[in-house]
Amino acid sequence: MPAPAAGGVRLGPLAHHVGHALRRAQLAVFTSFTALLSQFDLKPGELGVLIVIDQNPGLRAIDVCQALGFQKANFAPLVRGLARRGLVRRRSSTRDRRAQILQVTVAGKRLLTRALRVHEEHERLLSARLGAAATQRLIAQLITLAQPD
Amino acid sequence: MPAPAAGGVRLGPLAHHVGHALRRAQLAVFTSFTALLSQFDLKPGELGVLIVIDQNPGLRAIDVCQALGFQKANFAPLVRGLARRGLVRRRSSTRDRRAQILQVTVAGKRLLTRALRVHEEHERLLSARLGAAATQRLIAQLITLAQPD
DNA sequence: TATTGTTATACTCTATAACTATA
DNA sequence: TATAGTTATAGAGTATAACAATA
Repeated sequence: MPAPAAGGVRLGPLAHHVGHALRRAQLAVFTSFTALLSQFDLKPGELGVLIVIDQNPGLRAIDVCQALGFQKANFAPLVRGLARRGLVRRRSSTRDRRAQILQVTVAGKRLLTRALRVHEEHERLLSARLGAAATQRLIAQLITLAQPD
Repeated sequence: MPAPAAGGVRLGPLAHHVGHALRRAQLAVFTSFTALLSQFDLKPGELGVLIVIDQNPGLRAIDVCQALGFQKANFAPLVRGLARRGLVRRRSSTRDRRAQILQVTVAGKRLLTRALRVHEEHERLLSARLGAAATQRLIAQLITLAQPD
């Protein structure tokens, strides 16, 4: 069986490999999603952080990092930006004064509501291309691959 | 139905979204693959370029870019590095002296053979976690998502 | 005028290490 | 000693614009 071609170019073993397909899909999906989110001056990572804090009010910064797979070093400037824009509030925990307790502000919730509408619509478009059931299977498979080893 | 939790943290809508799952899977797969490839002093993108040139001897640089989704500006330093290491040969096309004809050298083929063995083994491990048939379906879905709009 | 390849440059995402203040 | 958060920094990956040589 000859290797499938892309625009006349043979990809050889690359054509059957998960890693390559993942890269191409991730780039395409994030490019369109980032463009959509730019109307709110939000990046995908920032929206993710807003969602998780909103779903878990009073969560510590390090827990948000762990849930989203962020390094804490990269989380600090991100959440500082959100705080500066008045979208999240940070305060020290009274029980452990090292920890930062995070909350989405009223303004943050307002922006989040609007951004989530766009997010959902984007996901609907993706899902429509694969079918609802296949999309759910895809997500489950991706989560499996995301597990360490 | 409550939103699924990850380590006690509710991800809310993120849990059902393709974009987030793609990001997590891509990061995990590329991290382990990059580590494996480092024994050959190759990055995933460099291996991809070697594979495509090997599969299509005499291809022009711009065709490799298009096949792999590279910007030509980013391709230039990558292929220059491969040429400097004696893994690929570049020569001007006699028909169109603007174009660069690319070929994998003997040393390049030798390295490619070794790297492909590791590549295949990595893919086998991924595939084993999902099952062969499911993996093929996954790749097909990812290619669908990678299409523009 | 358009195309191939190069250079310069910038932005995002991710990573490590060293620091602080607490515990 | 260990942990939560910060800062500084570096490395990939990707993007645009301007340019030279050629078509």
